[in-house]
Amino acid sequence: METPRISAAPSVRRLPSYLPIIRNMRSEGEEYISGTTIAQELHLEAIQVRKDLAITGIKGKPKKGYPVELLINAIERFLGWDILQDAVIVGVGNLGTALIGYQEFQLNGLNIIAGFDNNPKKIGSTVHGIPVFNITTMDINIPFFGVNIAILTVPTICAQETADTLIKAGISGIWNFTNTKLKAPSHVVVQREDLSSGYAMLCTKMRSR
Amino acid sequence: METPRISAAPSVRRLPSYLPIIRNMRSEGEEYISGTTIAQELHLEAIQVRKDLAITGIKGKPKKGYPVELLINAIERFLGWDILQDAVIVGVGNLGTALIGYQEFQLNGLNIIAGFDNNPKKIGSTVHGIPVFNITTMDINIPFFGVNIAILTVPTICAQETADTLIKAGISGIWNFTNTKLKAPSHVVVQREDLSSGYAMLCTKMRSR
DNA sequence: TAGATTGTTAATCGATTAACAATC
DNA sequence: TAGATTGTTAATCGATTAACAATC
Repeated sequence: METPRISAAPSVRRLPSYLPIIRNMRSEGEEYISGTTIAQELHLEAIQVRKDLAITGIKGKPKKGYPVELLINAIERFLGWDILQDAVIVGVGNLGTALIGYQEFQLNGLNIIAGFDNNPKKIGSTVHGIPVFNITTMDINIPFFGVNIAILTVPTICAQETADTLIKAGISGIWNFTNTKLKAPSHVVVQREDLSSGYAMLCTKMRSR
Repeated sequence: METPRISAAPSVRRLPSYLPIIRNMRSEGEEYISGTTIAQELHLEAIQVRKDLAITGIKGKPKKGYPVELLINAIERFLGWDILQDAVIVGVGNLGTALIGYQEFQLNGLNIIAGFDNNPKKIGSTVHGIPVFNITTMDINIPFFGVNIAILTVPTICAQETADTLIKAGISGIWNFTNTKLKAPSHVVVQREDLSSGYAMLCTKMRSR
């Protein structure tokens, strides 16, 4: 197998949607799953599924398909979901609270260990069993926890300021749920989650019917 | 201007991120904004911004840029955000509650008027000022409200079943926050919002540093 | 006027799709 | 064996980027 190039974004984005289907197949005791089967389930082309799976390094068997157990491992390893990653949530408002309570993240190897907020009522409490700390303690607590992923769910106004603090505290990956384009040094990865772009897609698709 | 073809998805997805910048320009009293300015703000190429704006039908002035007021109108009209759209939230759990409380939606012309849930403790209460109804009343209440957008935030297990009920009740657009590929007739638009694909991007980008 | 910026047309790039030999 | 499925190589498609004339 040739070493996969800088991974194609569309493929990386599709891979997570394959996992539940394959896991489901495993729980039914199947040993193999074909690209065709996955494609049908998601209304994709089989060739696209095969190409996507190829970047994980998995090898299928003609006629049978891909070995379920190895395929799950390959996808998880490729995405870095085989090792549980600790993360903190910064901003324990509506969205932050929702994300803390989002069960599925555990399946993606994402483990939220703490929240930070500036609301005195929240500081010292727990949300879905996760402790909430004063946001002013991030500079000390983040290095202490040894965490390097932060989920940013603060109000837009303080997004950049908070990100700066996170980066100084040693965070190297920010999952940004604010609608702010964050400025960050090149060693820090910022992934922006933009709800309005999804809604824009819905609206334009609805109009073209 | 030639009629824009079936709108290019990447452009549609980027357009919403231009709006806050342009609105900001307006609030500063500027009359024109150049594609260059927007591009710098978002770390994009100016030519890409110009191409994206072109699909809205806006015309710019060489040397000056685009007229701020008309540009905002053009983008909003193109996305269908100039007219307030009513929507309901189905599943008032953590995520549903968070989305009801998400202020920004008003700026996108999205107006959440009601929630539905099966939890007796929630039925009859209000969440962020929005009334929550029994999920079994959707078949009656949705036609009554005359709403045709539903935001689906129920647990994965009942996603398809709930979607079927929504469609029967006359919903024509579903913003699907469950990680289920919904089966729907062709006149219904389903837009899936997949958090795990964003997290996959973050993880693979972090590893490649 | 000079020069920044637009909008158009062409070139490049990357992703998707097609074709098909290999194989279990 | 026959045929379903993989993986590779090539073709197509669409999006991004480049080049540049038009223009205010």
